[in-house]
Amino acid sequence: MPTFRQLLTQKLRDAIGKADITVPDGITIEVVIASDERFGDYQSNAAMMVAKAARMNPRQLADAIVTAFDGSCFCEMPTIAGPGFLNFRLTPETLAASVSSQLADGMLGVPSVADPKRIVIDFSAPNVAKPMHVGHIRSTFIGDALARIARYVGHQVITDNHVGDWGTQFGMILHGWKTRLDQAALRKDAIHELVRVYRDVNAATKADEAVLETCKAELVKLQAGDEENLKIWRECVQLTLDQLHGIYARLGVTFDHYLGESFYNDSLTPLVKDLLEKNIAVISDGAVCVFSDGSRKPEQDPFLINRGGEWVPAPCLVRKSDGGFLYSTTDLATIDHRVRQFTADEIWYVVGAPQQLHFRQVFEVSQRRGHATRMEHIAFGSILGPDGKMFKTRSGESVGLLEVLEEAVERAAVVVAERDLPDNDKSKIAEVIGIGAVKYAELSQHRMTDYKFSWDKMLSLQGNTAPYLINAYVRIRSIFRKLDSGGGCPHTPSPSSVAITEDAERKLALKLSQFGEIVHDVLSDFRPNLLAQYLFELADTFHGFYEACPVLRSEGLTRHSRLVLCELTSRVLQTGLGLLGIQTTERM
RNA sequence: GCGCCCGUAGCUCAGUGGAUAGAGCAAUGGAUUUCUAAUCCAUCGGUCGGAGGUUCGAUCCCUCCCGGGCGCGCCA
Repeated sequence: MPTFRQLLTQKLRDAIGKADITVPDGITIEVVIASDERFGDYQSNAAMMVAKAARMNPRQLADAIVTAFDGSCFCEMPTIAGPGFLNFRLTPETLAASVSSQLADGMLGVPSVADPKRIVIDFSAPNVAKPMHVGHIRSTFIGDALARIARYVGHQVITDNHVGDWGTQFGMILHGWKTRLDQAALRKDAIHELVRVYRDVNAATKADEAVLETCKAELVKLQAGDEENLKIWRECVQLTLDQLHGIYARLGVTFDHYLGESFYNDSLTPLVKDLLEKNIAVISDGAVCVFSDGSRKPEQDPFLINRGGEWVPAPCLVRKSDGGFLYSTTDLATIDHRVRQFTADEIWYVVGAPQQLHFRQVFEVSQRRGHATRMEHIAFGSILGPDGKMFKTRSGESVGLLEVLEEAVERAAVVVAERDLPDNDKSKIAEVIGIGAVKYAELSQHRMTDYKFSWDKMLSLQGNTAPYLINAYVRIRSIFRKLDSGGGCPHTPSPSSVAITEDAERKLALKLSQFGEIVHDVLSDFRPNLLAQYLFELADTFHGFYEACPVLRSEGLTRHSRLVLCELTSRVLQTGLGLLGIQTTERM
């Protein structure tokens, strides 16, 4: 089912062809949603664009386009405004038919992609022996939402949680495990105890150089395959994963794979060997490095940085001079696996913006190794502490993710408690509302924006929030409950013969039809906030309709049409929120 | 120093070549015999950090400046 934007764009291109207008190179003829509803439903600045390039009169050009335009009853004759805007307005019949077919369509009017891709999405990536904190919110929620949306439009998505289960921090954990672990505390809350041990040892290393040496020795033993240390390490990983699974279950986030860093341990040596053999990497100061190949301008070269006015090498290190491997090495091995074993067409990394340089380097090294896979770093800004600076996760100065969820559910429960709802449902409803509020707070924001963590903002239940959207859904379901209570089977209006007469109906029908456009816009620039904004506007438009157009008190075709609009709105809301990973509830 | 990101209403944020820059919160005033008031309507609120430039048209693109965040060889 094509969207109105697609249909109008096609009609406009046809008209331009028919009018014998040549479109200069570099200009794309497009139709977009009208910036102001007074101008129409859709608009295009094609005439002005073409006129500018061809040095013609834009209004004359617009006239010629309108003359050649064949709307065939589905929209009214385009109008010309201002310096040459083309404004399009759909007929009520078109909107009515659109509502019917959208309701009958299993995809709710969202076109499937023409060329489905196999996409690996890497997100969340918590560390073993560390609690998830607010910093993980962005990667986890954005990644999950993008995975859901990509799947919905027909891509084959593989989600992979690249857990930080291997690294230098294990030296301290191993030493701490052996010397200062509290077994009872470990059974009670494993991650909490592991963090305590880690911090304890970390402090000890600062005071005593010898402790640091011991930790390093433990790490070397682990890396060399020492049985005792491996056993402890495995237990740490398992304990952490057990707790993570609980959190993900609560969040409704799932992964197809949990291929942590350790999964690639055996691939690192051959990988570095291969890089050296192919002369992609060279040894420098004892370390194995990849340098610039000089194919780019210095400003755009990820392997160069400027120091005091001179461009000096900023190599990507893949093996330390002591033989140890690095972050980049594992990431390169991970790409190999995703390309070869998963046969990925694309790999998306939902990782914070500070790592942009790292990914530019890793992607380029992969390309030099011959991988043609499209790789995208879907960066996002930082969640800042009250001082406006990044939370220091190393020292653990952050807010725990679990704490946020619990506070959110608690606040929702306070409101739910005051309501006339079945007691059995109350905790479930508070859970849906609370978790939904946290997710929406994140997803409704542009991903690149840095923001200060604020309990009140993250947990607000009023205004542009998940509860607002869920409330619109609940109101609709309430209408159908009332309708059904008359007896008989639950009512689902048939999509047939809809009539759009009132302005509020028209606005709602138009807004509903744009669901299919927005979902694709999200993926074109990896921006779930566009969908969040759309859903907010849809709920807002619905509320206008709800105030202006009584449903159950109307009759005949009007009543039927309004029921169809309600049913479709509730489905779009439920599906749209679902694409953001947010659940709905029947009552609240 | 160089690179990346950011600066929009009192606060938090959308909008990124188009028409009179929008929303939420806060403030003020209204709306419930009526399908859930976690709602709706109205009012108040802006030199889009500053200065130049390109353009018929700039919050958006280019240059410079100011302010903030992050990154920049053996951590991840």
